[in-house]
Amino acid sequence: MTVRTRIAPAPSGYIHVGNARTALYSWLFARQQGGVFVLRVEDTDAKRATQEGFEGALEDLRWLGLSWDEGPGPGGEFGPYRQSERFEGYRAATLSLMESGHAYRCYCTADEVAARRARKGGAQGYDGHCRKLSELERSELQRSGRPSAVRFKVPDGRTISFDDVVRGRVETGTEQIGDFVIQRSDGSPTYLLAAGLDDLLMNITHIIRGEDLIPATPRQILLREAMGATDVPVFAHLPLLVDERGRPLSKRWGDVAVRSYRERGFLSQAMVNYLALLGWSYDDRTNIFSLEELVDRFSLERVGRNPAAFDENKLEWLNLHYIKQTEPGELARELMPICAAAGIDAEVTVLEAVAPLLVERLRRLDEAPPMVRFLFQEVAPDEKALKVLAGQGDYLKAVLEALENLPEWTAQAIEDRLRELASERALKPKQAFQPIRAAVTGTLVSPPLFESLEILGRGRTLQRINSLTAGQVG
RNA sequence: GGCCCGGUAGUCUAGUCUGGCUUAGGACGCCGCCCUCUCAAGGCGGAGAUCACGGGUUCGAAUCCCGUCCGGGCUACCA
Repeated sequence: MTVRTRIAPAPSGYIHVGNARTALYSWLFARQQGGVFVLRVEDTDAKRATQEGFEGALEDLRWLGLSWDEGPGPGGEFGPYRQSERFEGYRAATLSLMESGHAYRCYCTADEVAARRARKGGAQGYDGHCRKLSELERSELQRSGRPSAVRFKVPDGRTISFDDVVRGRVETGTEQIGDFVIQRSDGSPTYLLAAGLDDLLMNITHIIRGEDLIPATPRQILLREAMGATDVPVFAHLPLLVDERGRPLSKRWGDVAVRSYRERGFLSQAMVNYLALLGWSYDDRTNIFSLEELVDRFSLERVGRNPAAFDENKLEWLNLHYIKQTEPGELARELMPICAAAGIDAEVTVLEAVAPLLVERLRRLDEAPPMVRFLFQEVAPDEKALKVLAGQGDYLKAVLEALENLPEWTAQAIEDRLRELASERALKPKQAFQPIRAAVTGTLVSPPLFESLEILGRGRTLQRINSLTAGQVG
């Protein structure tokens, strides 16, 4: 039987890193097993689902490189893949569940159930009120036009167990599960029904999801049984992701969205590599994995059981690694929108020229704008630069002269000439070059000086130095 | 409260099933030195873990058993 896994995001916003990791593991497993990866959108909660959320989620998945074989876009024989388009099926399933005696209408309102729970001293679950209704009471309530939800009839005295690939055997007694709602009084299906039915109908063989869904698993198994399934899928519950303070990441949103990392200049390879390592390891030393290597080496058995804290430091380190491997042309293209966001109207060819200088000093792409700004805009020396420039008028004039007559404008020629000048004046390299850097880039931190000057061009370099010797620095 | 899951350095983890190979290994971060036109990168070195705690089993336990504590999840007509 071919392996089929799925990722089932709720489109209430961009994908956050927890979902991204679940998606990655599901994708890796499917690819490795030569299986099928399904994307299903769980938008049964109309209040939370939005079209932007839907499109944003797909875009984030694509960016990560997690292509789906079935789902919105490619389609597939088990569609539609948006739960909002499958309501008829859920309704029919609910109906047949009622006919077979596995479910019943419940006329209690949420408030009534809560009130009865409170009266019983904070009891949980459903007390079975409507399960015990007589035929007469039932038809009267039905005739009264009172809205009704549908609850699943949880059998008594059974133990539901399953073997979780990452956690081992998990058992739950049915006395701990109250009759749960499968269809809301407005006719929409709940997660339990929708996800359970879809997993069944879409032949999902391996359900990989967060450990917050462990308690939902016995209910899903019961539901499958009632719907006539004879097999149980393999379950793998991933440990939760927490932030640096140990708080669950799922409680936070925007700032932990994949999209926001992307906007801050993280490469998708770094994100994928990092996510893979968050909760899984190959051995005791390997850190760098391409997607292909992950497909080859990933295994659910080696997923850890303890919650993992998202550490941006390590993500940045991986990012640096992948930035170093990025071709100049590609890096330049990646940098264009980031420069634009920083108010720099950059030229891609110029960025391509500086890319080799940038590549070893960027942990995030958004660190680039301050380093390249001087190439595209006139710059006024910042406070620290002014300090270095103080009293350098005479020296800068000498620099100007030296550079004016250079036969060729290359980094090598510039360096040779400036070093010559420095030794003539008995200046240490740092003393000699920092003022020039300050004059040309307006700052004390920039890409390597000589290469930077070459890219800036002779005209602009001389003009910037000249404008400073003209007065301000004395 | 009940049920469930987890607990190796600041962080991710290896080792736990099949006790000795571990003076607990690697990586990020941190500190120092080297390199150096700045910032990085790179090289070398270092600090950092009573393996949550307490008992027990054993010649020997991070690894097996029991108890405790701490953290988290679920307990919805959210997913």
